[in-house]
Amino acid sequence: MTNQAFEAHDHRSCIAEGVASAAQICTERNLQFTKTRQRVLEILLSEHRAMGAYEILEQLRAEGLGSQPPVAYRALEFLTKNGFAHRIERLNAFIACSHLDNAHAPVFLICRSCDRVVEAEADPAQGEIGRAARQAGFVVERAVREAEGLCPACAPAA
Amino acid sequence: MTNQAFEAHDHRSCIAEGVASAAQICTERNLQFTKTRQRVLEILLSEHRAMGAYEILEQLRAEGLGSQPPVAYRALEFLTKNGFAHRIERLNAFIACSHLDNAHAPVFLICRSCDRVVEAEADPAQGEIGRAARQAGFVVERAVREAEGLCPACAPAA
DNA sequence: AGTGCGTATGATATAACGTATCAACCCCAT
DNA sequence: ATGGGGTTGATACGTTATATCATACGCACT
Repeated sequence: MTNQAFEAHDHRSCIAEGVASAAQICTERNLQFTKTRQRVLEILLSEHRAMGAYEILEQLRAEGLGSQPPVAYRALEFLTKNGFAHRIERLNAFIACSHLDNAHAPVFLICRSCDRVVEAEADPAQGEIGRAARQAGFVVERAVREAEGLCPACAPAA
Repeated sequence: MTNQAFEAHDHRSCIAEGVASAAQICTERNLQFTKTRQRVLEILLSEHRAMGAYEILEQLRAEGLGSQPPVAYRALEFLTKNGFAHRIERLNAFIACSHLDNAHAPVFLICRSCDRVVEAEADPAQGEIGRAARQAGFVVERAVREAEGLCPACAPAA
């Protein structure tokens, strides 16, 4: 990751590429990339930020794709389970994966000022969680690593 | 931390020591360790597990210490802000701090089978979050590091 | 074609978590 | 004594998440 990660960019290609990659992976793994699931991923990709489930649901509702909470939560469960999106625990919100290509061990940097979230990848076995787990004889299935603070753009102002 | 961390133990002393330490720290820092705050800490210490705010509230209510959500949330805010308790983001729950003595950079190991939570301490600047943040020019104010998986007691059964 | 199975959807209800707001109170320092 | 900061009481509301039951659809097997 570079400083660019927090900077504005044209991400029309993010959406197209993200959906295409996801579609391909679903084909390879025999997963059903249904309309609602695809649309939720598109929404996450196009907003390019962490979104609450109900915020996503509003868009689905406006498009006639379902209006009840389980609709959004089911799609999000599918997307997160398969690595197409991630849940940000700190925000109770979701964001499209920005590293669809690699293995998944995301670290999130959450700016409390502009609300942007950047995803980095880092092997959890190498870090403090891995060390603590080994010492305790604990088997890690999922590692949550989220930092809250100020991004390069917002830090100077503060 | 050792393997003992996940094992049963008599923790009557945890409660007494925890409350005493907290009381002393409050005195030193001119913080008001009010009845409700102390009681919430005691509840967390005696249950020795992650508890939801409403679960704590039930106990307070039973004891006539307040019955509305803000009562619990205010006490929990005080306790977490001052390091006497921690919020487990993954669980939307709270747990008493088990390292009142040291500086605070907790890592939590959450067993999905028995629901026990163990707190370890590790400098965040050294790990993956620190590295990712430095690369991105991000200023970390709070780091969430939580691992979900199986504790030594539950792993063999699975 | 008919049956059974797994997966996905639709729909309703409710649980669980969290906060805004305003008034009252209390201590204590000026 | 009084004014201000912190604490409490109380009401209401907003947000996030899941349980449950019913229905539909694709697909494999006979």
